[in-house]
Order: sequence, then structure tokens, then C-alpha cells
Amino acid sequence: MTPDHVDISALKNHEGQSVTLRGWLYNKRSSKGLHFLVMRDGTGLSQCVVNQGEVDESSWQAAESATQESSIELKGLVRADEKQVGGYEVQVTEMNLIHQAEEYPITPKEHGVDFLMNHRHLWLRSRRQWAILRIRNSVIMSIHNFFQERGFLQMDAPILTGTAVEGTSTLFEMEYFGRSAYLTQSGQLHGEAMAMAFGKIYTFGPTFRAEKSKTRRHLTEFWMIEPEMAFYDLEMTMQLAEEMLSRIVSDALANCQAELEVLDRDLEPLKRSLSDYPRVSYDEAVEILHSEKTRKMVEDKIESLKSEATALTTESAEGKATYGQAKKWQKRKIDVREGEIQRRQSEIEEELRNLPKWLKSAQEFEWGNDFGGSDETLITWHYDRPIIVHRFPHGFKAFYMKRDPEDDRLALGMDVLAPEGYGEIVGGGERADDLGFLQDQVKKHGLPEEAFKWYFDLRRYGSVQHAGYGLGLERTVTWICGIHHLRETIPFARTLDRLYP
RNA sequence: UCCUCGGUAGCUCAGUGGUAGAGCAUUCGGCUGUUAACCGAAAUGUCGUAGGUUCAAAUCCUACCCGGGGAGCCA
Repeated sequence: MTPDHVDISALKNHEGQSVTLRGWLYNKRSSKGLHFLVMRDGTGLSQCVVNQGEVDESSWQAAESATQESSIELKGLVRADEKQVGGYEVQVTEMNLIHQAEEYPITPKEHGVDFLMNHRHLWLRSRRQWAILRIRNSVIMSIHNFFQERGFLQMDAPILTGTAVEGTSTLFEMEYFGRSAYLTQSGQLHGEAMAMAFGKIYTFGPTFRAEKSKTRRHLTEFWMIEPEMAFYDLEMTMQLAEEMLSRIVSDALANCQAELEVLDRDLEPLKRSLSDYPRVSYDEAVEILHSEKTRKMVEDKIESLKSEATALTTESAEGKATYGQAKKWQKRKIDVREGEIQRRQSEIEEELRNLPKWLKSAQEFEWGNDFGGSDETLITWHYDRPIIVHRFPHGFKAFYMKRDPEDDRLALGMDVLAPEGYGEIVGGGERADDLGFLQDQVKKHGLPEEAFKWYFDLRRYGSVQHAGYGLGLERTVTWICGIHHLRETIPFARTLDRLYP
């Protein structure tokens, strides 16, 4: 091993120099006397060319026998080449095979989700996962920097708790020295205690929900960031959430260009999400659901999906017509495209089945109900950036929410809904600060008063106006990446029926 | 828990009652600038499991198992 090796991401600083790279073989293309090795080292990809005429026999043999994901070490001359991945190419002068990989299960071809999830420990090495998880890192750093720069202290809430916070969600129960304990579903109540001690804090940790949700927006174990601030009202909290999300987006755009490029992310919606998030009251949101404009939007969407489906059918028929005379590589292209067409068509079919139901549920929406997933989606269609919905009927909100002094039917809650159909990424609001009210609410929600004794103390000793919210890390990363499913945004996803690997 | 789609080679899939298929991966051969490289050849199967219908089942029926998507609930 040489101590002077260079990261692929740093090749730009070594143009014209000889460097040593260490990593794994990502892909190999060969012709007589020549191997094109695409190497990865975690920081990036680089094509390394081994020319039989320019290396010794042992280096040539190493290149000959290296299989996909074999670990390798090589030395070579760095040269700029616009056409190559990463913009640089390495002309190899020496190569050493560290470990010859067995036949690698993940080939440079398509794979199904189940197979990839079963090989998650290896799937992490793929380029798309590289991009997504590096963006996750960027989002995490943005959050820490944002809060630290504003004087927030990072504090940890306990993961093991004795009771449910909101009483609604299902908790993971475990045996705890002869009694029951639960994995936390929110650090908020403890966050409030820490805010009363330190002013402004945020927790950053794992959260567990035993809900039997099998959707692209749910994990049983996910990471939540929960700021909690003394002397904050609802408006200040909405402003804070907007500035935080804006910071996350702006950092990702600045620092993750290559990653977003790999994901083929449309940057325009992100650029629009840098400021001016509309504030939409629950009342206004209900009006939107009932509006003629929403009806028109859904009908237009149905029309455009129908014409897209027709176009795809035509394209598929053309593909089949030319298939007979096509060359082998053309056939393969047609096959790949046909697969895409079929997937898109089944998506369209599902949307066409759903949209009339969505419209019906929106038009019949009754004041006082909580928004369903489809209602949220329809509301966000009216805007081109994240929106903040606020002041909900208290009926479906948590017991600790403060009532709106101007309308007792409402709670001072707020949700941030991400655009492009990504939905709720933040939920929070102003907390009730009156002891009597809170005790009353705990009773009304049928919660065990004993468990909340310490929480009531926060309203006994210097109670102040305060507020906070929870940000779902994986949902946020999913939105920034513009990907379909949040299971790719965490290294090892835990879902309803997946604990492996 | 409910609705819906699926399970065929290591992987992705085609095959709707009559001898089990293609591409990729693997192995071998060819090619000195490839970009999911290409060209040629070889090898690869408990058709999810159990039962049933039939001269004959991957294909039809029943039950079960596993997975995807969605609903409810939520970040």
C-alpha cells in the first residue's frame, strides 16, 4: 500500500501528474491489447486505460483478470478528457489486483427492487446510490450548520420511552426489566423541556413508527430533526422552517451538482424553492379543494394522461413493426424502450383510475376533516414551490397544540408540503402553554396523566410561549433528489417486512 | 386489515393447454479508443408451494407463502 494515494474526486488537482488510485473495478470494456477500467473509490468514477504495450506483464495480467468489483490499486498519468466520466482519464503505468471478486450479483443491467433491496449492502456501491446518499449527507450538514449558526444547541431526546406522545400512532413495544417500554415516535416533549433550559434546541435522531404502512413515503425507522424554541410563535416558526428548507436546497444546488446530474434531477423546481413559500390557511386549502380551478386541473390532467397513453401505444406499435428487420443492438434498444413504455403505461392507468376518486374526495371534503394524501397533492398542484398550511381544526391534531386565540375551533399547527407531489415533510406548530388547558386535553385524549407529570411541570415553572416542528429527513432527501421512493435515501431501510440486510 | 399487480435461468423479462425461450452476467474465441462497447460460440431451469381439472398444465381452478404499489395513519 502506498500512503500517497489520491481520491478520484481530487484528480482535477493532479492533471499531468502521476498518481496512485485505490478502489474497486466498476466496469470493464476491452479490445485486443487494451482494457478500459472504470474505477470507483467512493469519491467518484474514473476511466483508467491499460495498454498492453505500456505496462509490464504482471500489471497486464491484473487488468486481464480483474472482475467487476475486484479491489485494485493502480498508478498512472492523469489527463483531462471532457468525454470521460468525471472529466479526467488515467493512463495506467502499473496495476495491482488486491482481491479478485467473485461473480458480482449486481450486473450493469436492470434489476428489480426486491433483488436490489436484498443486496442493499452491495447496491450501496452503485452510482445512483452514491448520488442519493451523498445528497443525504449534504442535507444533514445543512441542517446542523443552519441551526448551529443560529445559536441552537443540538440535544438528544431519549429513544426508549415509557409512553406514547400522541397516542394515535402505533408504537414498537419492548420488554424493559419487567415492564413495557416503547421506541420513541417523537422527541418533542423532551425537546420542550430542553428548550425551557437552553432556549433554542434541536434534536436529530432516529424515530420509530409501527404503522403498517406500505407506501413510498413510509419507513418504520426514520430520522427526524425536531427544533424547539422558547419565545417563538407560529409565524416565527413558519419563517424558521422556510429558511431551513431554503438553506438545504441552496446547499444541495451549490455542493451536489454532480450528484443531482447523476439523478437527472430537474433543477428548476429546486431553484424556485429558495424563497417565498406561500402561507395557506386550512380554510383557504379547503376552498382550493372545492374550487372550479381544481376541478379543471384534474380534468386537464386526465386529458393529458390520455393523450400521453395514446402516444405511447403508437410508439410501441412502431417499435414492433420495425423489430423484425432491426439489428441486434437496435432490438435491444427497442426492448429497453418497450419496458419503459409498459411501466409508464401502468402508471398512467393507475393515475387515471385514481384521479376521478381524488376529485370526488376533494369536492366532497368537509371542513373539520384532515387532508388525505390525495387532497394534499391537489393543493400543492396550485403552487410551484413548498407551501406552508397552517391553523387546522384541533379535532385531528395532537393534544399539546395551542388553540388559535382568534378562533377556538383551530389549533396553531402548520405543515410544510413539498412540491411535485412529495407531500408533507414538516409538521409542527405552537405548543399549549397553559397548565389547566393541557391537563384537560390529556384527559380528553384518554392519556395517562401520571406519565405527563414532568411535562406539566414545564407549565408550572415559568411557562412561556414556545413552538417547534419535526422535519422528516428521508422525505426531504427524496424530494431534493427527485426520486420515486424514500427507501433509497437511507443506507439500510427498515420497512413493514424488511429487516435484512 | 382492505384493494390491486406480480413470482419462469444468477439478473431483467417473453411465453395463456401441446418438445422451456431472449438479452445481460459467466466461460471461451475475435477486435488497439471503448462509453450499459461490439461480433461469434458454449453452459445455465424444483416455471413460488401444495393440491385439483385434463390424454397433456408455466398456462385453467382452489388454498397458502413471498414481494411491489395503493388506502387508512403519518415525517
